[in-house]
Amino acid sequence: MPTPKRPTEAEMNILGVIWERGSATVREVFEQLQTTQDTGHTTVLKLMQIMVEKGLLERDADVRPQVFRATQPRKKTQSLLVRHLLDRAFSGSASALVVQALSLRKSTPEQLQEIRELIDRLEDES
Amino acid sequence: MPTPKRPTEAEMNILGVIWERGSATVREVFEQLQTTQDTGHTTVLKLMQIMVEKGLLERDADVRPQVFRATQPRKKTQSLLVRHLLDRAFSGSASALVVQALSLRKSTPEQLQEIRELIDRLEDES
DNA sequence: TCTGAGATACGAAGGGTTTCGTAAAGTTGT
DNA sequence: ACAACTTTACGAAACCCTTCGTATCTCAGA
Repeated sequence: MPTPKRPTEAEMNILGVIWERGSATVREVFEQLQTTQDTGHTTVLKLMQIMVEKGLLERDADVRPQVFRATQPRKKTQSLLVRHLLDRAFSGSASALVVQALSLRKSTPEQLQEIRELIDRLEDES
Repeated sequence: MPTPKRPTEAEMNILGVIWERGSATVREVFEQLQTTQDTGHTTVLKLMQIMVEKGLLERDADVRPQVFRATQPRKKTQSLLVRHLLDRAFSGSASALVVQALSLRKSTPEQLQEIRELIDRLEDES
């Protein structure tokens, strides 16, 4: 089975919960989402069923309620989305995106340090 | 008129051309897009008309052919999209996005230097 | 002024996402 | 075994995006 396409918006919300917990039932996802948005229980279920068909989730149907897990690691999906945004809005310039992101949200000194080290490593490579 | 919502995918393609040129007619946009994708002339026109309704573009209807301009600067739209991606896929963590972006695409030494300086400035602020 | 080419408007179809009502299936406690 | 409750399946509606056919409008050149 090939790598699935980019998840949609509603799908990302669900994946967010599942990645955070490792795995989850429909009810667990539903209740967590409830705190932020306002979607019905069957809506969440239907979405998750579709996501299984698309290959974004897999489920253990032996247990009841069924337990869902993500087929793709979070990082892989993130990189899919970043690449897409890069092409769509930044003409492929990673540094332009980085500048935007850093200016937008404050990062902790530890995070800034981590980025600095990454840059060091990247410079060493070339 | 409030700030327009996030542009869609096809809309971003059009905006890309317009931002690059400053302004453009439908034909100009159409011909430029033609080099990458394969959309009809009326399709581009319709999209651009919708974008005017949405407040993404404005047009000079006195001239013929009409000339379109973006109402929003490129950076503003970029930051809209970055913020959205941040919330949707990175739980708001800008540094996680930055790490992804930098690992994904090679940047020139100059760009890396620019980022380094930005980090310096951010650290001074806190 | 007439005509042909290009420009613009409009409506509707096609496809995908998101929503939910309703019904069927499964589970638990009595 | 039954009733009450939870979980799952399914279909269809509503919505948005994208596409394009067709009709109308505009304008420059003959």
